[in-house]
Amino acid sequence: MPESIMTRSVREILTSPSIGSDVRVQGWVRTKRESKAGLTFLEVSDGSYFQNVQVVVPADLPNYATEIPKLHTGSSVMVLGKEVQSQGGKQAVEVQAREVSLIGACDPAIYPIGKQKMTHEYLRDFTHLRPRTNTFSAIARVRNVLSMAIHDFFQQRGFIWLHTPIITGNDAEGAGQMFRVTTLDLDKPPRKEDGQVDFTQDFFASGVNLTVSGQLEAEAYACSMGKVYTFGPTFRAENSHTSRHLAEFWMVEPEMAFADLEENAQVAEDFLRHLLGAVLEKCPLEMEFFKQRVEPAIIDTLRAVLDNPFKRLTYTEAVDILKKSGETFKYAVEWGIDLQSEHERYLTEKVFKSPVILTDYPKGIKAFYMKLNPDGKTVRAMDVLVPGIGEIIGGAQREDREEVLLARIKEMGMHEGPLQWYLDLRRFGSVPHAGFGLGFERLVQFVTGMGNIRDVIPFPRTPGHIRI
RNA sequence: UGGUCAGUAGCUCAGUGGUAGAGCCCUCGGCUGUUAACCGAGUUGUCGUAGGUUCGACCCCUACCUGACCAGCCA
Repeated sequence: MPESIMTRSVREILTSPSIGSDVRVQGWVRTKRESKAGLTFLEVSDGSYFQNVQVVVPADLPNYATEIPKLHTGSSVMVLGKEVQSQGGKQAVEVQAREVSLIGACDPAIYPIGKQKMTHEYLRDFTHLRPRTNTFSAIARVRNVLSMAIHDFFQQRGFIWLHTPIITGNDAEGAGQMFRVTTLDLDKPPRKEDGQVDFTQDFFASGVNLTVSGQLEAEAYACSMGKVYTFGPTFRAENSHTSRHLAEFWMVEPEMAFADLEENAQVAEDFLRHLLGAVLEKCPLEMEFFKQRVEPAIIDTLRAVLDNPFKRLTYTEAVDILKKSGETFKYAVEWGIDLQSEHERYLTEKVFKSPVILTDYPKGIKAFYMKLNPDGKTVRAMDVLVPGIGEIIGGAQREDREEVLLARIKEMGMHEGPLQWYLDLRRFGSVPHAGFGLGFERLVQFVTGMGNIRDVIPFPRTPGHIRI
């Protein structure tokens, strides 16, 4: 008989109730409120929804005196019962239990995740248990919605999802230190005559690393399939101790053939709007929670990005505005410097009060692959800056002229040898193309208002820390 | 890698050169269709580590460890 009862998720029960129907609920107890006089209330979560379902346990159940006292926060349970209209004021639907089984006990004396308030920092020590809290389960659902919105956006526009390699032979493209991948015996690696480690004897017969970006590989496919995007993990071995850096993070990198910088900027703007709209539509309870418990202005901030067109101006114009602002910055503004976060925030939060897309940066502060402007001083780069967080997207039209690209490689002191394949893309049927990169965890930070990037990825990796 | 701040009960935090504190959690009792439940009682400590100053150090000094934040690097 019980086998025929349908298991429904908490989300299903609360969002499309079927009053009077038998139902099975499986999940974890969040809180228990007891009445010795005759009732126990369980709040059960199964992770499917921000809210929990209230299970009403009557005292006449056969195991009420033996099993119910063993239920504590964190215990897993299976409940058979009926969906009914709640007599309490805080929820429309609840489950009237007919049978409650303790599946896995949880000793409250030693369980690290209690009902009391816990700091994000404390919960970082319990990476495996923190998804049992409101905050971290909400973040996981927001990550999921954002991930699918990313695919929706590009799939609707005919982009191909390209799986670029994790292990790469590319050298760092100015994107920071890389993690070496090797199977050599580190206690006694083979050495060449000059004493250097001989990587020709390594697994791939050469030195390889974990990727810092899929962009260059994405260009290869854009230059044959038109529009592609990557969405996967990337790695940086930088010794960065900040609330905005991870050693392993996810990046989204669209790349479009026959596209210039203006089209690139438009796609980036439409993309961000699509993502924010998806979260506001599909995660209203989560967003309300972040507003109440994390960042009071978060929903207003996202709406402002949705409702205001992004302001576009060149780096040179931005420098003029900053120099004439009369504002005293910690770092003085001068044409040619890389803008500091204080400058970026001044532009988005004080001058324009909207997202800003800066274009045409000095070539000296940007990567070798960005297309050189006719002025010979600037490149077709763009940064999308948003209020509260600064740069969230960086992109560029790529240099599509072989001789100019080669000159830039040499100018920056890089070796052209390993980049012959990349030069081939310009040698054989070159086309104008452009793309950008979005740090996924930075996006999640922006959307949720969470202050520390370690709290918006399930299992964070930072220098000195890899708990699981 | 530099700068700043912090480390006291399971958690969040007060605290004073002179006997270690609160709230929460937890346990027990009471009460109640409860819902951040409520009321009462109770348990809980190498005050980060090692030196030093002092009659006496959780407090002052030094070093170290750990963490957070800011900056740089970047996404």
